[in-house]
This record gives sequence, C-alpha cells and structure tokens, in this order.
Amino acid sequence: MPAPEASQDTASLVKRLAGPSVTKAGLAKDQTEINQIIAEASKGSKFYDNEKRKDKDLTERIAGILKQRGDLLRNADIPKIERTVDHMIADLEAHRDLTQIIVHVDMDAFYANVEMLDNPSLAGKPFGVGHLHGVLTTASYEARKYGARSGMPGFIAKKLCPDLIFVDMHFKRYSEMSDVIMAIFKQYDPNMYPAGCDEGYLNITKYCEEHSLSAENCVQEMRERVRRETNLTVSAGIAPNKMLAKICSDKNKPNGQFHLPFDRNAIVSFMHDLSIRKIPGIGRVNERLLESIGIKTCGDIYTYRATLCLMDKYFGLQFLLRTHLGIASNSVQPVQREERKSIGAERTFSPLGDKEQILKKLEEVALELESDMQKSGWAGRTLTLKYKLDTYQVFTRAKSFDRWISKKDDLFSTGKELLMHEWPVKLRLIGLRMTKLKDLRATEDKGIKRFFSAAGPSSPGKRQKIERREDLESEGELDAADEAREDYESMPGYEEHEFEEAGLEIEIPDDLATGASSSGQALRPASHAKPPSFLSHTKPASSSSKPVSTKPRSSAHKPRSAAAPKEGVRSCICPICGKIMDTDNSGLNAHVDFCLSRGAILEAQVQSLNPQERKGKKR
DNA sequence: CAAAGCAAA
DNA sequence: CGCGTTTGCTTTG
Repeated sequence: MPAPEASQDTASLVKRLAGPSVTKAGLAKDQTEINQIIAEASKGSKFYDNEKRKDKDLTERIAGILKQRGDLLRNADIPKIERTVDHMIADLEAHRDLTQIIVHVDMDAFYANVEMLDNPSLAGKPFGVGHLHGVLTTASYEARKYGARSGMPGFIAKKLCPDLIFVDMHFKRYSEMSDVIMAIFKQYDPNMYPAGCDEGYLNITKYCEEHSLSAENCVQEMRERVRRETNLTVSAGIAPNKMLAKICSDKNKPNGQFHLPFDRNAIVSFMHDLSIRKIPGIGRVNERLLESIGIKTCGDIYTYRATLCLMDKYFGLQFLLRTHLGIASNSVQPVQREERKSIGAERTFSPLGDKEQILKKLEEVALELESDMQKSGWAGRTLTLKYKLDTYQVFTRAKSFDRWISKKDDLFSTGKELLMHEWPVKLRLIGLRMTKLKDLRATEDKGIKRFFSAAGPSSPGKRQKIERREDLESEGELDAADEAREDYESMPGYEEHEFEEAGLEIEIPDDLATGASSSGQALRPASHAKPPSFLSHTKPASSSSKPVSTKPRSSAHKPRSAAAPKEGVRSCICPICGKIMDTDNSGLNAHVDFCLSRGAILEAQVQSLNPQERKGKKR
C-alpha cells in the first residue's frame, strides 16, 4: 500500500488515471484497489506527469470558482433567486412531452462478442480486443471483472488481469454485423438514428401503435430478433426522451432492457439519485466542477439551484435544470445532413526529435488525409496542424487560405511550415485537419440546378441534406440540429463502446420555441442549454451578476450561422449583413462565410490591440 | 481567425 | 516497457 502522498489530494489524480470510462461497471467490486494498481503502473511515466499537471490545473481552476462563489453568495438574495429558478422549472415542466416512446439500443461488448462468435473457444475467457502494446477497444465481460476496460492500455490491462488474452480486430466483420443489426432496427423505425456502429436511437411510437404492442414487448421482440439473426445480444432503454433512454439502456446491461415509467414523478425520482456522471455530456472534468460545489447527483442540482443560477456561465443552468427534471430531446431523425465540419488524420509514434523522421511522419499523414479527402470529396480552407510533445502536451497551429486545399503537397508544405515555426520539438504525435470544408460532390445537387439535372441518384456517395424546420412550432422538445456523421467506410481505429456510458449526441435545448423567452426569466445569457461545457478560465468576478433583470438580452448576439437560412433558391437575405441576393444555396453560403470571417477578423484585430501575453511553456 | 480544452464513439 | 483516433463544439484571446 503506497503511503498517501504528502502533497495534497491524490484521490482526484488516481481517479483521473483510471481513465474516462470508469463510470458504471457494476462489475469490479473494488474499484479503489483497481485504481491503485493503475496509478501504480503509471507512476513515473511522462503520461503520469502530464496527468498530474492537468489535475493540478483543474484543482486550481476549481479553487478560483469556489472563491468567486463565495463573493457571489455573500451579497445575493438567495430566496429571490430560487423563486426565479423555480419559475424556470415550472416553465420547463409545462413543456414536458411524454408522448413519444424513445428507445436506445446498445450492443453488448460489440467487438468482443463478434470475436467470440468467430472463435467460440473465447467464451467465458477474459480477453480484450486490441494489442498488448496498444489500447483495448473492447474488453469481454469476463475481463471487465478484473478492471480491464476499453480505452485502457494493454499492458495495464494485463497487469490487472494476468490471464488476459489479446485478440486482433476485424473491422470488416464488425461493420458487416453492424449492417445486419441496423437493418433490423430500421424495421421498427425507418427514421432511426444510428449512433456509431453498435448503438442507436429509435422512436417506436408508431410501430407500437400499428402492431398493438406494448413498448416493452416490442423491444423484447426486437432484441430477440437480433439475437436470433446474429447471435449477439443487445441491451435497450425505453423512455420518453433520448437522454433517459440512453441512461436506461445501461441499467440492465448486458442483455437486458429497462423501461422507465412515462410518468413525471417517476422520472424525477429516477433522476434524483442518479450520478451526474451518467449524464451524456458530463465527463470527468465537469463532474469534478460540479462536485466542487456539492453536486453529485441530479437531485443536488435543485438543492444548489441558486448557486448554479449565479454561476450560470460556468455551469449552464438551463441544461442542468432540464437534466434534473429528466427533460431532453425526443426527436429521432435519420442522419440528416452531410454537413461535415472537418476531416483529418493523425498518428502517434515513439517520440522523435529528428527533423527528417518527423517530416516523414508528417508526409504520411498528409498523404492519408489527401486520400481521405479525395475519397469522400472534400476540400477545405483552413488547415490545422496538431502535435503532441513527448511530454503529452498538445498544441495546434492553423493557417487559412483564400482557396480550397486538398492536395498532398499543399497539406504537407503547410504543415511543415507551421511545424518549423515551432522547431525544435520532440514529438509523439502529429496530425493534420481541414476545416471550413466545401463539399465537392454536392455542388450540383444543390440549389436550382437540381431541378434540371434529373440525373440518377446513383452516385455512390452521400445523400444530400434534407433540412426541414417546420416542426419548430410543434411544441415539446426538438433538436435544433442533430449531428450525424456517417459513412464509416474508412472507420477510425477505435470506438470505445461498451459499458462506458458513452454519449449519445446530446440534446439540444433550442431556446427558441421552448421555454426561454416567455416568462420573465432572469439571467439567461446566450447560454445554450446544451450540454454544459462550462469550462472557461477563472476570471475576475465582473460584478455584473444580477440575475434579477427580467430582461432576456437576446438581441446583441452574433447570428449563429446555422440557425437561420435554409435551402434557398431564389432571393435570400444574408443573416449577417442583411444584403438581399439572388443566388442559390452555395452562393448564399459563400457570402455568409465571407461576412462571418470579415466580422471575425475585425474582432480578432480589435482584440489583439491590447496584447495579453499568456503564451506558456513549451519546449 | 487561431488556439485550448471537453466529450463522445 | 511504450496510454489511440476522429469529430464536434464552446470558450478565450
């Protein structure tokens, strides 16, 4: 037993080292001991030092937040604030929608179980999919009992479970099986939303109606079909919205399902004792931030509502209130747009300091990116170089162009240019990412041209976007925009499934129609009720914290490009400058881009007038 | 616009 | 022994 560190709170560091996917388990009896072993195995490494540094940073950040909390609470009219928040809650409650039956389906230890299918001798044995020298993508349930988990480095998993067997990955197989199960799910909801290759969301309201089935029987039947046709098991959660369904699918995993009563009180009490860490969107950092002010469970959110209101900028009051109430989006849609935001490639290697060797890696990455971009038909205007020092510190350097980039030579030379500016460095990872993309395949499907070219939809590529917005009025929840990616042709390398709770695409508040504007809500910064993302650095208290100004300051806000314009064909108005134009969608987009970047540049310039000197260490 | 950081699959 | 990859999004400068 290692003696407690002399320094300070070792607990948070030990927990951090355990990795991000420690959440549920329900398996390993003594997580503490496991965490100790992990910490022990990591000690002395550069990775460990880096985690230690991050942990210290976070601890300091928390100290700053707590200090500010003290200042704010000192001269605040708590009862009044609480009344205000209670109004917000009533408002949210008034919009609760229990009419839709949402299901989250999640394959059990997907990769591992597929491997077991192809190699029955693995049954009952502890094994992990991955290499001893890499990280596990999945661990069999047997292995999980020892604390081995996905995302864990092989050698640590081996330490926890000496008999652990390492099994190679077979993406082709997983993808194949994925197609099979998705096809089954689609029969229950043609609009289902696949969230990765082994899970998805369904709205089975209609199916149940048409087949006179209860939700539970329906899901039971669906799971049984999957098992029959693939010999794989799937767990499911049934609830009135995606967040709840996601949480529920984990409740009786593996090979089980959980049905949450569609009842307000049942839901709120379900949330009451639920750890905030189970909420999709709340990760390790946000968990610690919330815990620092006393919030461990969703029930605690209500207890500390006044504090949260006062510190909305850090914690995202709206999001947390909805979480506390168990309210979230219940909109399930197919994968509604190919609006990809970025495309990139990166690679880790044993630390290198030699220029030629590093440039070689960069070239490989550039080549890979070019190939990917070509394959999927993209070009971009901003290239970002990412590099990780041998100390595990990560940096990014970007450069924008006035033309579209996609060729390897451009990628490489730009990446080199950006990198040379940082020289000398010793790296363990290098990567390139293109943003501000242009869809090379979409140009002629868009806008008016589409009316003339009755060409076959045969292109092997992607679908076009399908915007639709009318349901904005519909009431209840509604996502502003569910993201979705797709073609997992060139699949990444890992997925991290399983038992990690993992996320789901988060729900999106959409302050528009819902709550928000109506009643007098105080304090409503442009803070989306999105997931939290309450990071931000400690900042001076800016005494402006008066949650009592019954006026939502909505106007002075930068027009979020995504929220406004839709498929325009004829004349449209630029949401930024108001100019009226006759152009198609891509024309408008180009103009909007221009407007936005013009504003951003101006802003950036203005701000850089008073330098801030804050660059840090590096080297 | 550029850079850092969080989260999720 | 040697702790991954891809994407999206928010915040800060």
